[in-house]
This record gives sequence, C-alpha cells and structure tokens, in this order.
Amino acid sequence: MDSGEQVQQRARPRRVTAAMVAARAGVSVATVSLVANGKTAGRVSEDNISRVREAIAELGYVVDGIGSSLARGVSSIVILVAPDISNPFFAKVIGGVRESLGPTYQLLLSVTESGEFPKADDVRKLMSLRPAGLLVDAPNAGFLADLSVGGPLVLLDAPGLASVAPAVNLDVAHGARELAAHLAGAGHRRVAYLDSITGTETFTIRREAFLAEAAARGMSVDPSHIPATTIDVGEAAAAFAAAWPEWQREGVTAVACATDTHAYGVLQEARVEGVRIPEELAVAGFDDLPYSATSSPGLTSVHLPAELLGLKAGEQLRRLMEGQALEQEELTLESSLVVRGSTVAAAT
Amino acid sequence: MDSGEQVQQRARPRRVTAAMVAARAGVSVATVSLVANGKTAGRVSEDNISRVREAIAELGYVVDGIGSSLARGVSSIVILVAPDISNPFFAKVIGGVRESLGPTYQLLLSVTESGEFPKADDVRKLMSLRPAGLLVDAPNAGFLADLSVGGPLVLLDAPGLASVAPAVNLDVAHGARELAAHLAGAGHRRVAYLDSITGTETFTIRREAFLAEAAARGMSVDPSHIPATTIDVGEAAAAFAAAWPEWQREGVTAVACATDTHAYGVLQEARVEGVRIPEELAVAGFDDLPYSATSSPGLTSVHLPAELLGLKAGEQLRRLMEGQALEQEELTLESSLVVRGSTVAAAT
DNA sequence: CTGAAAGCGCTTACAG
DNA sequence: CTGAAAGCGCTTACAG
Repeated sequence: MDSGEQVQQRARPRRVTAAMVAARAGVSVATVSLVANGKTAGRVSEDNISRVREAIAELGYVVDGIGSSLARGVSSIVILVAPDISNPFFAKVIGGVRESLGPTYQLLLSVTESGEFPKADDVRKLMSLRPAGLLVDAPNAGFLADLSVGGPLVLLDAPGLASVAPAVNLDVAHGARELAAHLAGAGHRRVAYLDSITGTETFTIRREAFLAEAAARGMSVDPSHIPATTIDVGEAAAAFAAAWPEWQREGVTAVACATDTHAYGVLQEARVEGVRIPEELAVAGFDDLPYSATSSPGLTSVHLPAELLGLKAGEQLRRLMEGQALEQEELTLESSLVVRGSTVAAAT
Repeated sequence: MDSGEQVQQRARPRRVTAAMVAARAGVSVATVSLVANGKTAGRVSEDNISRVREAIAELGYVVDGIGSSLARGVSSIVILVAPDISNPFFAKVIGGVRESLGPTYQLLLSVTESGEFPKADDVRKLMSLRPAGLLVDAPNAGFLADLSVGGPLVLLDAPGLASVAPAVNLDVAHGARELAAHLAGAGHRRVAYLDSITGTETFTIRREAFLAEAAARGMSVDPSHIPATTIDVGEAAAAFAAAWPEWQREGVTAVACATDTHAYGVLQEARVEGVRIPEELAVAGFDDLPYSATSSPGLTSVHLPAELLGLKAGEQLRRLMEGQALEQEELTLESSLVVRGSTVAAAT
C-alpha cells in the first residue's frame, strides 16, 4: 500500500490541455484561449464564458507557459542579471523588483560567479527563453554592448549609462560628499579610502566624489592610502592590517570604505589590533546594510535605498513591457549619511 | 545620426531560426537540430556537421529555448522555491546550487513575501514553465502536499520530510547539543531561548535539541523564557528589551537564539541597555553568518554549511533530471559550534 | 459570436 | 546518413 501511494505521488500527472477543456465545455480551443486569457470582451457569449470557466475549474486547467510563449513570441519571464547576489543589499533590491512586477511575470535570476557578469554565450541562452523584459544591475559598458537586446530593458545602478538604456540610479555622490563633510567637521585632516576592486562605475563615483569634497574641505588623502579589495570582510581586514602601520605613522585618523562590507573588515581587524574606534580611527562605509546598526560600534554609513531601487526599476520595466512610454528615462534616488558610533564617540 | 543609431540599437534583431541555418548549410532542419544538440553520433556525416557548424557560427544561431522546450516537453529551467531570500545564509545556498547545476540549466528563483511560500496558484503557474526540476528550501508539509510534482524534486533543509521526496538536510540537532554543552560547561544554570516564529521544522529541532541537552546538563529553561519573533534584528531587539528585566531578576545568564539574526538583535539592545556581553549575559545563535565573526563581541554560533547544502541538493537534482537513481535519498550535513567572544570573555 | 486553420521553432520517430 | 512530416500547446487573424 505504501509503495503504491509513493508511486502514485511521483507519477507525472497528465497535463490538462486547452483541447481537453474545449471538449468538456463543447466549444473550440480558440474560445478556451480567449476565456483563459480574459480577452472575451465582445467576442464570447456569456453562456460560453461560464461553460468554459466551469470546465477550467473542474479540470484544473492552467495555460501552458511554453505553448503560450511560443505562440505569442514572448514569455512572461523577466530576467534579472546581477554580478553579486551574496550582498544583502541585493536581496532588498530583489524584493522591490518582485513587488512591482506583480504575479504576472516570473522573475528569473541570472546567477554567476560573484562579481562576474554572464558571458555573451550565457546571455544568448537566457535570451532564447524569450524574456518579456530584462533588468541589469550595476552593468559595465562592455557587458551592455554584448547584450544588444531588442526588447524592454532597464538598468539599475548604472551611472553614466542612461544614454544606452533607461536606468534607475542612486545619487551616491551626494552621500559621499556628506560623508567627507562629516569627517572634516569632526576635525580629521588626513584620511584614507578603502576602495572596491570591482570595476563598477558606482565605486568610481563614490571615490571621486569623496576625494573631491575631502580636498575642498581641507582634508588630504595620499594616493598611496587608497588600497582596494574585493567586497569581502576577510580581504578588507587583511588590506587594513597591511596598511595600518603606515597610516598610523603618517597621522591618518579616518578611513572611508567603498562598502559596509569593507568597513566590517576594518572593524574586525581594528579589534584584533586594539585600535580604538572612533578615538584612534574613524570608520565609515556605503550601503547601510542591516548589520551596520548592530556592529559595535555602530557603523556610520551612506544609506542607499535598495528596495526602492528595485521597486522603481520594476515599475519602469513594467511600463516598457506593456508598451507604454516612460515619463523619465532616468530616475535618480537620494542617498544620505547615517552617523553612528564608528565616527562619533557619543553616537551609538 | 544619433537618433538613427538609437533606433537601430533598440530594433528587435531578427531571430535566427534553424530553418535559416538549414538553408545556408544546404541541409534539413532535422540535421541542424541534431548538430546543434550534439546528437550526431553515427547519424550525421562529418561533411554535414562542419557545414552546419559553420552556418551556425556565421549566423549566430542559438537553439530557441521555447520551441525546444515545447518539442521536448520539458524546459531547461530549474526552479528554486524558498521562503526567505533576504537571509545572507540563503545567498550561499544559491551559490552552491548554481555551481552544481552547471550551465545547462537556468536557475529560476521563486521569490515571495519574506517567510511566505507561494500559493498553490503561483506554483501552478511556475509549473506551466515545464521546469526540468524543482528545489524547495525549508518547506512545510502543507506546501508540499499542494505541490504534488511529478518531475524531479529535491528538498533542502526539510527534516522529517525525507519520506515525501529526496532531501538534503542539516544536522542542526548536533550543533544545538554542542551549544547547550558549551553553555553548561561555562557554568550557566539558568538560560533563555529566543525562538523564530516561522513554523519551519528546523527551528523546532534547534529548540528541542537545545532544551533536551540543556536539561540533561542541569540547566533550566523556564517555558516563559522562550519568546519568539520573526527573523529580524529589530523585532528580536524589542523582544529582548521586553524580556530582559525579568530574565535578569530570575538569574538568567545566557540566551541561545534560533538564528544569528535574532542574536544580532540581542547584541544591539544589550549595548543600548549597557548589558555586558558575555559577563552579564552570554549570547549565541545558529547559522554562523559572515557578520558573526565581525560583530563585537564575535558571536558564538552553530555553523551550518550553506554552500555545501546548495551544492549537494543541486547534485542530487541533477542526477534525477538525468534519469539516474539516487544512491541516497537523504543526505545529512554536519553542523558544529564556533565559539567566539559572546559566550567566552577570553575569545574574540 | 464562433470555429477551422495557420503558425510559433523545435525534436523525433519514420521511411528511405 | 538524410529529409519530409507529425506533433508539442497555444494564439490570432480570418471567414463565416
């Protein structure tokens, strides 16, 4: 008996087709298609509508996605391409996208090696799924050139690329300037910058905006005091360990990090070496990850609206997929500094 | 000129079909299909193989995923259903899955409200994509009953459900017992447990194994000292704030948390209230998230092999999709305690 | 309002 | 070794 049930459970249930529904309702498959897709307006009689609806319910019919996609020429899949899903920041972006996309579209995540973009070949394979739309997070120009999509496409966090395709961007420069101003206001004169090694444009902007504002406010950043690592706590910790003796010797009293993850590495290593934060060294990052409020001391960080980023990008894409024009080709979302104990002794 | 380029870039490129390749190579589409899928063994002449390959390269032909799926009856999509992608733990699981699945399969992430499973309706829509296989993380029995998949299916982190489908599980009970033993060894006599409110089986096991071992080692856990919240730093912090006065009054000196995220909430609130960790209160969690090594103090945690979990699940599913039998229907991966400063003053 | 039919792009027996 | 043809499940002009 047991094994019987097992077998039954595993047996591939016979797929219910539109033809079966049509037979049961005594109509043509064309009529079934019309009803199943809600395109009945002035084209199907009330009588047939309810007949078909009943048959659909009885049989548990669901329009086959593959057959439908082939006939329409496009699927209901939206592909999200992103270089780094291990970043908690990104999980929030996904949440926003999901919300704005609604139940009509299936979200397919293109996952690759962390930090890498899919190769032209992978992209082709993805495109052969005939996606309804494409979302690309933090792209570089080269990848976009490879892409050459015809259909709806929206870029996320793609500063400078808004001419290539509609984009939703983050005004990271604003936050970077706030951070520099904050450090200058706290009396720092010599500061360091721990950069991200990823060639993404946003990191260039973060760094340049910070350096420019720092200079304007009378802080000096020695070019040799700008190490770079991948977005990894351990690597950031190692880079800081290697750099700290010289920084200390040369009177560096603050370090800005390209991401909070880099900053966690600094905090970790600082604890190991007994460097007092923020008294001996002020530390700050970008992203304002959920853990930045919990670390000790709390991490001063440039807050970026991750979920809103996903939400807006999803909305823009949706308009495109529905054939509407975009009111604005480029949206820019605000960033702002959140001050915590890692830069100010009094704060949390 | 500019707008001309723009238009050209957006223009949907004409899809290259097998028929076009066939015409160019002077063969039939059947032959093109055989070559494109590498099924030429003893069926296509060398001459035609190279002819077709050339045409494919020249035209940039890619087998259409939709057409192919319809003809085969199954797509190359693997769907991963999971209740919580915002958990960094989960990002690692995904990484593991991606790696073991290889480039043949596309990974589609079914994203829902955090903590929720997709409804039967959503699942039906997903299944209409004719996935090659299904991966379900931390499922509850009800969801699986709804599912009733016919095809390849592997469960992740589904203790007690291995009879329903092949599963890869984590031996969280072992880690839970290690944790209880560790606390008892440190001299704690009265402890609390901050539980997760999600009805997932793994949390029941974590709690019960911990409580059983605690009792066996002479530690008492008052049933009223087992609050539960969602997996959220803020909520955990609030729950701890509400509970701490009583715990303190009654001599509770340690709290085990169902996840590291819960523990971060405790650490955060403890700092606010000036509770010294670990002197006044020892804190520990499960998951060993990357940030647990960075928090201050470092968080003692039961390490769970997230990436391996994804890797093994992907491997099992792959076997199933390739029609092979599984050597073992259920795999169980070890967990073990990582001791840090949140429970031992001397440690990091 | 209704249904027969073509067509989406491919794969796979089948006959040669 | 090769190709004509049927079929996968649906959608959409089209003729009625």
